[in-house]
Amino acid sequence: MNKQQQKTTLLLIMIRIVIYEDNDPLRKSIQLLLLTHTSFEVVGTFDHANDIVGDMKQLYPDLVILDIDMPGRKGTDAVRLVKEVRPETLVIMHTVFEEEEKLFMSLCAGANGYILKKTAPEKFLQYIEEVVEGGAPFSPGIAQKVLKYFQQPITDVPDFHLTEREKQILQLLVKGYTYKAIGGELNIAMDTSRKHIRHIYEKLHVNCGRQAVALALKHKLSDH
Amino acid sequence: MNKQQQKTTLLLIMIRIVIYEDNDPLRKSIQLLLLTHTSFEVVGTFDHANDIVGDMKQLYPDLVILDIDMPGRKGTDAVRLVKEVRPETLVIMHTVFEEEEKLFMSLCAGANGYILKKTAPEKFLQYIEEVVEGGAPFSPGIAQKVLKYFQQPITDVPDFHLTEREKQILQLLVKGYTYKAIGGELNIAMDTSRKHIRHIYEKLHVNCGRQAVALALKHKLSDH
DNA sequence: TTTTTTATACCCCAAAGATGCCATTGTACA
DNA sequence: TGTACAATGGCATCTTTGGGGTATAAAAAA
Repeated sequence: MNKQQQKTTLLLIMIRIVIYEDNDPLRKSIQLLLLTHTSFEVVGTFDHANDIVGDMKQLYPDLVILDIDMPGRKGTDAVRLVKEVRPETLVIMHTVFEEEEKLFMSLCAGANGYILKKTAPEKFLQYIEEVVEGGAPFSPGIAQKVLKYFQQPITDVPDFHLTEREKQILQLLVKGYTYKAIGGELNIAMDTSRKHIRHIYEKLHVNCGRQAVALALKHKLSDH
Repeated sequence: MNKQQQKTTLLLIMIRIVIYEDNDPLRKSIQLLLLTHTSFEVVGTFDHANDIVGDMKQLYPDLVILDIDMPGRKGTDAVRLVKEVRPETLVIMHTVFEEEEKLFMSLCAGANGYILKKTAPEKFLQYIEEVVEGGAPFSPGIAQKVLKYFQQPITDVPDFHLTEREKQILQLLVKGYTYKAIGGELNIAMDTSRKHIRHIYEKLHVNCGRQAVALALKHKLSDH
């Protein structure tokens, strides 16, 4: 048994864990690994998630370790179902692949952590502890992708050189104002609205209001 | 000296660290804590980040620990500057507060981790190791906020009962297609496009194309 | 100083859009 | 078997829009 760390931060009550993993040896390995921890109790293991709702209702675990690539029900759907049955249930995704799409689908579905299968056993236990303590453990490569998600917007901030007035009018266009209504709102003639809009279209390289609205929202040109 | 863990995963070369922290005793404590780790080398400590660009150029650290609430330059701006000088530099934000705004500003500016000051020393060292290994350590409360960010969108998904055909046409509207062009694209009469669009407007409760486009993008009705 | 940009305003006109009302076909559901 | 709805098409009408000009006053830049 590992003697690496004896956390005092963990709850004294047992953490009920259910494992979903279609690879038999791996599933048993995980189970054995978790048994080495005095606060963890594996209350169920499955090689598919086809009746995950029933499983949850019967076993009411505190934490679920979910292989994302299983035959039958998709892992990302499974998370959602677990969270619907009991939102407090912690769910850790477990996978070999670093696919961004599944990562973000899982996060949106309510996953609490995302761990790669290549993770070392002691690190794996550490991650489980972390999620129990309210954290959100991610394997390094995965964490990178999450960070990148936030840092992307920096790269593309095209400047269309719109004047303040033009931005203002673009905002009204987004709201569905007609040329006439824009004139009324800003106390200018309709022809002036038209003139401004013409300039906006030229600067955005579009030729109709719908494209302008789409571009405005895409690049957040109108702060709504 | 702590003997808790001797990771083999850490690089053998020294990690050059710079600390920004305006609280003198705390800054010294952090420095002492880092000294207990054989791979960490504190190459500079500052009580303000006013010349952080100069500091970076002179000390070229691998990792920066940045107090987010310092007098003078704001922590979120400081991250951006560090990343501009040398993007590979790892930056860990260090703060007492769990404010969401600063968290997301830091993430967008390029932070690699976000640690609360109430973190226990051994955990703190563990987090530093994690970021060096390519991870993204977050204190539990912070990690929650990041997860919540992804899980928010689930709450508001209004259903406008658009048919497949209508969604398809709405997508073309977003792209700026005219009624005629839509007809051409889908091999239907222009009057039929018109008819569908009329239904779309009714269902979305709008009365012009720009509003429809705005609503479509806002609720991601058209998967682009 | 002169030039450029910005905001304002007006004219014209053809094309596109919005909305009224109409009808036919096929499919799904009760 | 009838009702509801989706998808198709047509016609008429009036409004809105987009693009082409021209022009003026103020402000900003050269």
